[in-house]
Amino acid sequence: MTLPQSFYDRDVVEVARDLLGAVVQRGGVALKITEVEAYRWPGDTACHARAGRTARNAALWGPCGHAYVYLCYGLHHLFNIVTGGDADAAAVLVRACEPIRGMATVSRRRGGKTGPVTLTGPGKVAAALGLDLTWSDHPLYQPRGLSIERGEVPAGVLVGPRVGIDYAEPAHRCLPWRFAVADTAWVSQRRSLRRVAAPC
DNA sequence: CGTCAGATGATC
DNA sequence: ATCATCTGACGC
Repeated sequence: MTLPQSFYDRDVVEVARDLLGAVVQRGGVALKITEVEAYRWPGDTACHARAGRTARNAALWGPCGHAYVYLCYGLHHLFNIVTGGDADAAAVLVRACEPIRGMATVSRRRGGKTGPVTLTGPGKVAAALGLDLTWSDHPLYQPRGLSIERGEVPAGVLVGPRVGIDYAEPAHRCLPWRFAVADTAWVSQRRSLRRVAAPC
């Protein structure tokens, strides 16, 4: 069952945690979400919306339940899910997934590399889904194109600080807004994750 | 195990 | 100039 738009109309941190275990679907490829991060503006200088609305981050300010895709370091597309109302700008970054279906397609999109298919790291997730900038703003609450389906709630959850946001204010750098499924191999940067949110 | 630099391009 | 990354190279 596709998650309804109302699922995303809540605080981004709550939605991020609840997205663990959900399944992203595009064509024959299905990936279980195993690691996410929450970003929110106002109140979080790690968020892309910190400098206001721009052409690049327009989807962030749009309706919840839509995708926000952007290019990072000129190389990697990163897949985010917009949450909350139109007044604020918040999104969940999908950092890691466990492949469920469509392994052949995923391998091909990864450049036909041999060996284990690891989807740990946000660039790899978007690549496995074949996403580019044209997918930004795509609604995810309709079972067509790109969508998110309800999945199993994970038994345990890991919490920790977000990755790669050294430019943010110190108070925001250590917010425990990264969540991951416990007891799975499909997590990036495991070292900084704890079962309980670390005090800042 | 760790750290580090290079690739690469839209954005401000 | 900056950047929500990945990979391969090299040192311990």
